[in-house]
Amino acid sequence: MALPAGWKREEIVRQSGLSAGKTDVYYVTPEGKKVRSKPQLARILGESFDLTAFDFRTGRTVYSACRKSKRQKGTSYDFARGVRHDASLVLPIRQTASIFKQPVTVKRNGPESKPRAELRHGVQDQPKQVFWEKRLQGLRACDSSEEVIPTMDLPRQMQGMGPDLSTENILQSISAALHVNTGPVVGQGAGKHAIMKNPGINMDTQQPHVHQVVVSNDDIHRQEQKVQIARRKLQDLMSSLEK
Amino acid sequence: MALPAGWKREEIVRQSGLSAGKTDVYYVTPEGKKVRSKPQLARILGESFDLTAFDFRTGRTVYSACRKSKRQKGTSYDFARGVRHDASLVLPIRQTASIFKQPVTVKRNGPESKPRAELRHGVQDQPKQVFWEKRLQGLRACDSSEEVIPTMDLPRQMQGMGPDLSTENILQSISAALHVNTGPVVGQGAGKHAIMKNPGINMDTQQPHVHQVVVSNDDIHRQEQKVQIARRKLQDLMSSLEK
DNA sequence: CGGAGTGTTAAA
DNA sequence: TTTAACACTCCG
Repeated sequence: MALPAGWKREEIVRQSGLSAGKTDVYYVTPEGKKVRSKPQLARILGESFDLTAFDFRTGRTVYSACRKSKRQKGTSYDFARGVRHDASLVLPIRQTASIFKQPVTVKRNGPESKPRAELRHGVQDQPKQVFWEKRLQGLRACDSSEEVIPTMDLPRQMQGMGPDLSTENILQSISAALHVNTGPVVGQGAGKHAIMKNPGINMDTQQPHVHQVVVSNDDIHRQEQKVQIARRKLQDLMSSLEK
Repeated sequence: MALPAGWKREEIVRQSGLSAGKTDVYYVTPEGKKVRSKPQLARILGESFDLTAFDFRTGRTVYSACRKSKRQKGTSYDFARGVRHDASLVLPIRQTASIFKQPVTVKRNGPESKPRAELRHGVQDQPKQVFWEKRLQGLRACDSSEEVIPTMDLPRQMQGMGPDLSTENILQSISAALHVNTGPVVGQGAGKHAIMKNPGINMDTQQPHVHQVVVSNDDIHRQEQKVQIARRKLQDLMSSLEK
């Protein structure tokens, strides 16, 4: 159960009437008040709780990208259906200062006209919000049963670079960089002081919001040993099962 | 008020609490007993009262054929929508003795086969329940505000023919005959004694459940005079309004 | 007057 | 057609 302490969830089956057999779900607050719908719950908890991912009926936190479907008439589930274009998952471009994604050149029919952007900069990178990864906040990975996969902790030497960064923010900026970058992901090169003074200038928007991490030979050796141990454990288990 | 004599209706407004401002309605029987709900009322009145159309809160008898709708977004109400197929309004065929609506002939591929019903009876009338109009009992006409239109009285010489016929039954059987019959509506020709002895045989199912009424010249004259008087009254009223 | 239990309805 | 959300009834 993912319910906060003191809360209770109840299921009541309707016994009679036109709606007999249906179940009503409600929650009981620590004070004993019954809560009978999600909007009511939101009203009680206030603005600071995000119930977007909370499924009132099941009482679980659910991150579903696809809609639930009750058809499934023999045919296997069509994953292409019902997938929403979620703005949070689109790599965002800069939202201020210009409505154009690229520098603009008036196109003429004369022979010597070429777009200036191409002339001046070679292949143009799309502009980026400096901290666009903040938009990923609140999104979680989940398995096929929609159970949220727990998040990771960061190693000590991994230090966030930028204002107001939680572990979640940092992990997400690393994941995003690994997913998006074509080159190596190495973290921020500039000093912490410079970045905190003016992130808009000194942040490297191609790199995640962590300071460059120096990986020593010792680090590599320790990690190798961890993997060795894990492998041995698995091997032992497998062979004990065979007997 | 459509309350039976001696009954009283009261409204109490709640003064405090979460439900302040709401009203509770109850009725007081001639004996002084308070009745607080429709089920309780039904228990007191017994089986012989049909409270389906009684609205406990308002104290009025309401026959709503269409559902109340709260939309009405600018567009005028679509009367074709929400009209239910009410079994009571369908002309019923005989419900017992046979599941077939028409006599049955096994169809063969040989050349000389013809359905026997056609051979024997010419165009077949659909069988009818003898007193199917009884199904109309309890249905009332109402105006657009769902106020029931009061029923009529019968002239003296109009006599019901059949067992246990109320004025309502008779009026409805006449209306139904006027609505359905292609020929003249004249009433039952058989004697009362014969019909009461065996309605299943002696009733004319094409005709309403009243004895044939002889309309004399006097009757016609009287009716003409009534119409004259009514017209004159209307004329007087109109001309007095013009001044 | 409260509240459990059902009805009702707009929206999915 | 189903259902989330809420309105309402009925009885303690």
